[in-house]
Amino acid sequence: MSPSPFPSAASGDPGVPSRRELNKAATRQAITDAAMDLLRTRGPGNFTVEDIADAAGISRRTFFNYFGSTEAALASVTFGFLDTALQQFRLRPAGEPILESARAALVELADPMTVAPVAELYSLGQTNPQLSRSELEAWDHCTEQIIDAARERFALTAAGDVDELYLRALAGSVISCGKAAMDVWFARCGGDLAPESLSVLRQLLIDSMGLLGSGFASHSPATPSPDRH
Amino acid sequence: MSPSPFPSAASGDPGVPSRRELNKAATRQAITDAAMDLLRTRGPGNFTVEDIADAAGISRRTFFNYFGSTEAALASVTFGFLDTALQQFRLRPAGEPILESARAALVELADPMTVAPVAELYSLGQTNPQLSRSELEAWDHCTEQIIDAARERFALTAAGDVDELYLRALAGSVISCGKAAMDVWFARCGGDLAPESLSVLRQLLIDSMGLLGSGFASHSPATPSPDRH
DNA sequence: GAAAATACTTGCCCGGAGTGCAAACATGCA
DNA sequence: TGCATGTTTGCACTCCGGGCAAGTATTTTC
Repeated sequence: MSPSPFPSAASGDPGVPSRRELNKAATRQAITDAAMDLLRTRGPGNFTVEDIADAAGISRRTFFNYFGSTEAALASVTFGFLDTALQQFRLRPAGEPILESARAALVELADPMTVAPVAELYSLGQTNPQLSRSELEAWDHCTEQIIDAARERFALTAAGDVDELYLRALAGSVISCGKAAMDVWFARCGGDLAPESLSVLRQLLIDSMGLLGSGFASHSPATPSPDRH
Repeated sequence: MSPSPFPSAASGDPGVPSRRELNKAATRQAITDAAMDLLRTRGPGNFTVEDIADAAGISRRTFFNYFGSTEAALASVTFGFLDTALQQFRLRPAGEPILESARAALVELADPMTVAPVAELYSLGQTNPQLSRSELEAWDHCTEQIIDAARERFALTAAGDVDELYLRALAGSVISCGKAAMDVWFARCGGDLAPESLSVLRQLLIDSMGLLGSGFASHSPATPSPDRH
């Protein structure tokens, strides 16, 4: 493992990242890196937890101290991705229309650094049931968090109780539309990370929010969104 | 197992349900029944595949000929439920606004016979990660099928290519709203199957479709839908 | 700075999941 | 009746996931 031999507390991090915390973070990262690497080289389903542990330089048992399964290790990538979106959402002003906040948060995702690992996972997961199952879980988890975030926001501006149906239906729909946009993007661009491809993704995300905001008004959906490139 | 000793081809079924087919269907049913029963009596996670096999009167190995896991066996219940909705959707006239079709299909679900097994699963699944994960899969599978159904429908009325983003975003949102309605219903009524409770569910489903159709227009969601009962 | 308290890693071991295989058994068809 | 085809079952094997206790690293206390 060889954790970096710095004396602790170098950068301007608040909260004193102790040696233990640094080690844990490093191990965690080593695991997901090893897992992603094996995924790339051997393909989904063709390696075991022991393989990951060996590649990460830890024991099989230790792997399970960090993640409950191979999929969980890989899903942490998607989790990070969706948490990014969530943070963006929380940063939006409370007065803003909520769909506009969602649109802004989603568009932030169409960034090379952010989307790259997920694009990889996504394309590999397309062919693999085990994998896509845990992807689903990550999206669902994100939905729950959006519900919480939206509930908090509304609690600020509204007096009485918040309508749970509104919250849950809205959050679920936003996530579904985000997912739809990514699905179409993959079908169209195959996870390509070139600028033109990312701009397609961005536009798809915007379009999907537009559809949602208009109540899917267009009854003749035979007009594909213009592929600018 | 003791399959029923009828000579085959009794009822007015088309397609000649052979003895083999009948046996398989019976075994399948016996498995899900046994699984649901164990779920009720022992709670989620407190029984093994072997337990189910014993209760169903088959070998452990045979269980795996039918389902890949305990969760898959239980999920087949949810699958049946969602397939009902899908059939309803396919029966709607092609000219009808698609959200109206979705609304009609979902409302059909608020029927005691249909919703009972799912209500049970749902409430048990609330506390169980393993279970809710496979529920997610079932909903997702249904989304895919709605996409197909909607694509077919649009292919009839529209000339050119169908907008995949529209399809996927719409189908995903409809399912999300249906899920949201069920979540709220469970939170409110705890899966109660009494007529008043079901009418609440029906209204929630209608309301959620209304929200979707209006683009979640109301920016002050502090107005809970009226609980008529 | 040494010793005690605490956190993390590891090996050992166990029960359960899931699957390939081949023998036994049931059903369908001629 | 007898052969072809499909289904069930036991067996053996790998992998998962986690409890436990001994060993190692880090932090705290004096």
